[in-house]
Amino acid sequence: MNSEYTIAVHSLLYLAYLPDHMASSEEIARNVCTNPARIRKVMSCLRKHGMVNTREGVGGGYILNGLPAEISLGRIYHSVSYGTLKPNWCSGDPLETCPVSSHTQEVMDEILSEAEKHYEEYLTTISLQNVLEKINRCL
Amino acid sequence: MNSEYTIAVHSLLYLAYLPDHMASSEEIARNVCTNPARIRKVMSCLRKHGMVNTREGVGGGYILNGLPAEISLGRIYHSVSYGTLKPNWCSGDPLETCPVSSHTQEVMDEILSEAEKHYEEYLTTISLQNVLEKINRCL
DNA sequence: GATTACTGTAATCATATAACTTACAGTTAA
DNA sequence: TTAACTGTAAGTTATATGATTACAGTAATC
Repeated sequence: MNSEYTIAVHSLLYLAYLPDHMASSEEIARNVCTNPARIRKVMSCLRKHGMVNTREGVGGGYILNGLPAEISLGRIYHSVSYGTLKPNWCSGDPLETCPVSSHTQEVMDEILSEAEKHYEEYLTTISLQNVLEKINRCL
Repeated sequence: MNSEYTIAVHSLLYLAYLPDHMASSEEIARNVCTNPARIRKVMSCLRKHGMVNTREGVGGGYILNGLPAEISLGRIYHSVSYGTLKPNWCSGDPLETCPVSSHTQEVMDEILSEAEKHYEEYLTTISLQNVLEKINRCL
């Protein structure tokens, strides 16, 4: 899977953790251990899906849009990484006469999509708040 | 995800589809559209997990071990690709004082493992036989 | 209105991963 | 003894991923 999901969750957790729920891409990048451009790309996606608001210019940055208890890991997954679970290599050849060779890909695609839904559904049961609580239990 | 899973399922489907349930790595590779060495690697793994029997030497190859209705996609997944769902990139730094930076990785690992179990559980409800039936419905 | 500190986005480069190829030892049927 | 297989690993190439750099756009502040 794409690691952008990890980055998205981590960034949102960081915002949720901050008293004012606001930080710049550089500050988030330091916490996540990656570069600011990557953070901005992921946050831009999260903004489009309503999970953060952004402010450009001096004193700008990212701020959580909503309560940590109301943002689920499933929602984040769907916004950032939906469809990245399946392998991007294709087996078989659609032009072959053997039905296994020509149709396995198509059938497996459907099955793996359904499996991904179950994956996502589980993540929907966990909120950012829940994750913060788990983190606190580590201390 | 690792595409070896696709290859494993496809290969087993092919064996299940054949009247005598037996084929060489070269024959399977042609059907899957990859090279024989790769097939042998995956099949070797499936043998260790009891889903195929192999015969070396002249006239050898791979033969399905068990009925198509009794081999589930979940079992194949667990044998070949368990743990490959999560990203192999790590966010944060365990040595940081900020709990979000130092513990997100650990907490997310646990959550994603659980999510993977749900993914696998769904696949357990589908047998090779079921997949062959779906393929037939494509025709 | 100029400056500074931000985001948004894309292009390029480096590196890690995945897949292919080749090779060869071991095995077994004929 | 030979031919047709598997088992496995090493070397090579292709692709995907992540880092870096760059720069235009925006807004607060002086």
